Amino acid sequence: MASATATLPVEKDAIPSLLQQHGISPTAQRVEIAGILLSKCQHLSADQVLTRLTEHGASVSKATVYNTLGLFAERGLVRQVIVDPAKVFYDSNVAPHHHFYNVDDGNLIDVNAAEVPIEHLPHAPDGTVAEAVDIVIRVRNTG
Amino acid sequence: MASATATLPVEKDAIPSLLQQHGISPTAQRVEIAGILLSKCQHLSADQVLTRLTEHGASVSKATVYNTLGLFAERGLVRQVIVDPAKVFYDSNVAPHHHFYNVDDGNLIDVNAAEVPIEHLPHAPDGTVAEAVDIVIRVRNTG
DNA sequence: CATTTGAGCTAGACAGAGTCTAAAGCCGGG
DNA sequence: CCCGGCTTTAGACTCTGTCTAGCTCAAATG
Ligand SMILES: [Mn+2]
Ligand SMILES: [Mn+2]
Ligand SMILES: [Zn+2]
Ligand SMILES: [Zn+2]
Repeated sequence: MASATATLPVEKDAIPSLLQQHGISPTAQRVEIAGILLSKCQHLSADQVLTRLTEHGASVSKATVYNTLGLFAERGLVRQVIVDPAKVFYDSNVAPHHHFYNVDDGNLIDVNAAEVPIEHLPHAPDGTVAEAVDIVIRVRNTG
Repeated sequence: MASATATLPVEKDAIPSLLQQHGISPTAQRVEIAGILLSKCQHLSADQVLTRLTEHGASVSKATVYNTLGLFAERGLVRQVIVDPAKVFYDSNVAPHHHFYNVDDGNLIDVNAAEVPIEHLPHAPDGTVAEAVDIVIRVRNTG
């Protein structure tokens, strides 16, 4: 089901088939939401997606935005980034990478995974398997 | 001001002076809260701290629990762990370490920093300095 | 001893993110 | 055309966390 990720930005026309490749029926709302989030490499909260939808003249309900982003994350089309206690960010970049998080201004910047070489991971606790390794480098403005 | 951390668990009698070593006036409520959180190596949410206070017969308001945990974190007495989009965990272990986070049951387990050797960190973006590196290994139950 | 002052505590209102529910819409197959 | 399931929706609701405004209490002052 799950396919390789298209390179960003994903063209409008390519979105329905991209959704289908991830086992997601391409409804009008889902295509709109994917169109916004996958339009470039970025990190958006659900609320930011909702705002941009409204700006684009697309009227999608809050429940659908939350449901859809959750579905996209579950199917590996986008990735959740948990760095801010107040909200989840949805990341259009699903390639392996990490983040700088500026605690002063909330800015989130990608770091290629190759730039943070980890020699080896500790064994996951019994009865569990590692699913992902998230590295967050918290930075602060100088001065 | 900020002193080395006492080894866990911190004895009841040692708490007031520990708070003072971190520049915190040891009020009755603060001593109670520290007594609960520092009683062992653990990760508790603000709400869990509040519940345990009530169980112990200590009556501390919600506002004070939130304010106090925030103050403790700011002064380096405890550490915030952001892995769950729903709530912040307060970690009584302030030694350098990382976490396994079980996404199925919410369980949080410490990993000694030495067990996750990182060769080198990428440079922080211009105008910023790295303050902390948080590594979260998300695990899932097998079967 | 009486008064002032200020840090800290508190109840409860408030805010923001996210979830849930119940009803309505849509759409494809029979 | 009708049915049945999937999807969307408005709005109520929950939960974590913040804020406000008044109160407490102890130390400092006179
Ligand atoms: Mn939430
Ligand atoms: Mn919150
Ligand atoms: Zn990213
Ligand atoms: Zn820990």
